[in-house]
Amino acid sequence: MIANTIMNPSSTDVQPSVQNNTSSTTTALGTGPGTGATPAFSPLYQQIKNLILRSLEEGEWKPGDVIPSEQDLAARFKVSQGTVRKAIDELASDNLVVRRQGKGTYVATHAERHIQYRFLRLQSDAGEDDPAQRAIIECKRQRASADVARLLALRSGDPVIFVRRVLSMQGAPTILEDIWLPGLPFKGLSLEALSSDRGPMYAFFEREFGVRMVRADEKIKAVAATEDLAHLLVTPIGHPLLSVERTSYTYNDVPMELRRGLYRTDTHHYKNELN
Amino acid sequence: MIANTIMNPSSTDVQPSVQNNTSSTTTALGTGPGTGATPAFSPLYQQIKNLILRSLEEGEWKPGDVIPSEQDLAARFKVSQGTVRKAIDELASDNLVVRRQGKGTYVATHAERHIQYRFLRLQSDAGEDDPAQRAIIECKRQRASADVARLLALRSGDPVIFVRRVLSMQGAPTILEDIWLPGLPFKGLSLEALSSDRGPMYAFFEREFGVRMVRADEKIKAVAATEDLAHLLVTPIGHPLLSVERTSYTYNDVPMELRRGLYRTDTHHYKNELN
DNA sequence: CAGTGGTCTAGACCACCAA
DNA sequence: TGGTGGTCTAGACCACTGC
Repeated sequence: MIANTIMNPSSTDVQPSVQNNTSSTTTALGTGPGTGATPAFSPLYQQIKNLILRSLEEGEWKPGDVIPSEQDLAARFKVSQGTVRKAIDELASDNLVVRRQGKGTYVATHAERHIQYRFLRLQSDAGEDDPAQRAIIECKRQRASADVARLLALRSGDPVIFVRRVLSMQGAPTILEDIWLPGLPFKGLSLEALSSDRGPMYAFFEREFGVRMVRADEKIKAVAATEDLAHLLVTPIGHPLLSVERTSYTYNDVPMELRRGLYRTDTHHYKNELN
Repeated sequence: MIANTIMNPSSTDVQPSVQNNTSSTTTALGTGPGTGATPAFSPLYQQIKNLILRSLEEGEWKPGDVIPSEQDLAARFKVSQGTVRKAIDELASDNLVVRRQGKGTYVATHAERHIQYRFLRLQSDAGEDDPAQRAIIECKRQRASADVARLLALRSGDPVIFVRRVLSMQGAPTILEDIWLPGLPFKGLSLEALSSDRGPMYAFFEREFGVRMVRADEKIKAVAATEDLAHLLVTPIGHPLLSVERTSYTYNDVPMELRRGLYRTDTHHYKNELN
């Protein structure tokens, strides 16, 4: 072991760019006083993780891109490769990046086969499904109601875009989805663009609006089909349906979508794995 | 397991106890030809993980126990501490063990506050719940139907134990659960024992039968209340209910419980987080 | 205080991939 | 062949816990 830069350099070596949690002065980059980002101080690899996260947010690397190698990042942040590795490990376990041996580390995207439909948990009782057919019913500008505004972190009356679509599985209408999107980041979204797109809607959002959904919360209930719903899903009035209210978030827990799904569950089920 | 059956005690100590993936002869333990366990060869830390897993299965350390320190395990398996650490890291992320700085690594248990009710996703729409009140309705021996047998990896007609209980939240009956358990491991389970127990049922199973549930799959549907259900849950006939079919597994993906829950979701919802 | 897990480093070798 | 991530080791120091 030679010339250990960080800990005790031979003499008064310069301060490393990223600060450790020890008794030295509090002058880490990116988390210094004023930014109010991370609370107090965190391990080096956490700081590195946050720095990489910021680059992802700011679009320095876009979905599908390779990010710099561990060696490069280590040089850039002046830490060891092992520390960068641990930071990237956490990003990978958060599904924000994907590692590929021999090739590099890639920014995760909903356009990937493996990640595609990551958020759609409805499965056929039988076995595998063909991809669903989609029909956009409606796409229009609205003013946010109090509920929608609260969940999207907007103010009541702020512009939102409303989308209604029906997904059919094995030819039968199975899912009705009402979607609310904040007007600003999705400015220009049209029924035509939505309809003509193939592939997952979230991949479309990445490509066209630079909005990447990172995680989501769902609240699930059983409800009875109203007359409208029964008509759209070709089911008797009063038929039990699964109601799935989803809030989707980009980086930094910023809500970017509100979605209410109504699922027919006579031939399908919502699959969940508990760990 | 006595006296570390693991590898060579200390006589012909040349070979490391666990084999690496390199050009040496292929004589790793636990993955040798014939066991058919892990396919071909895996990294050292995976082998260590499997060895620790086996000790957990065999009850060398019981839920709530401390397992040996990383240093001790490293010595026992004749690998570096870093390799043991990586093995334990994976076990911790699988929720099989819990690390506590300064104290040690503990076998996870459903009796822990933090892990308690890990599998119960039903929440009040308002906010936090008081713990549910429980009433065991029924507990009897049965013969497994074809369906139950298949899901529990038994044969039709094998003995199973059937339990029915109702959970009330804020005083209102909210959950009806039918539970099927394999007869052999749960031999002697009685309504009295179940009723007199406080605390999570899964903690009771650990303590009384040495059966630890490690993960579970759920299939969720919306159904209409039948007359029986309506009576038990004090709800109109035909009222939509959430049906949650759960299969719970111990170590090694062995199914150990089948549970069908029916949830009232007028005041509560099933919460799920998508990553 | 001693012992535990947590962080950080440095360097070696491997498996995989693309050119 | 060179570059990437994957594994493994060894050693240092830290923060936390309990005696």
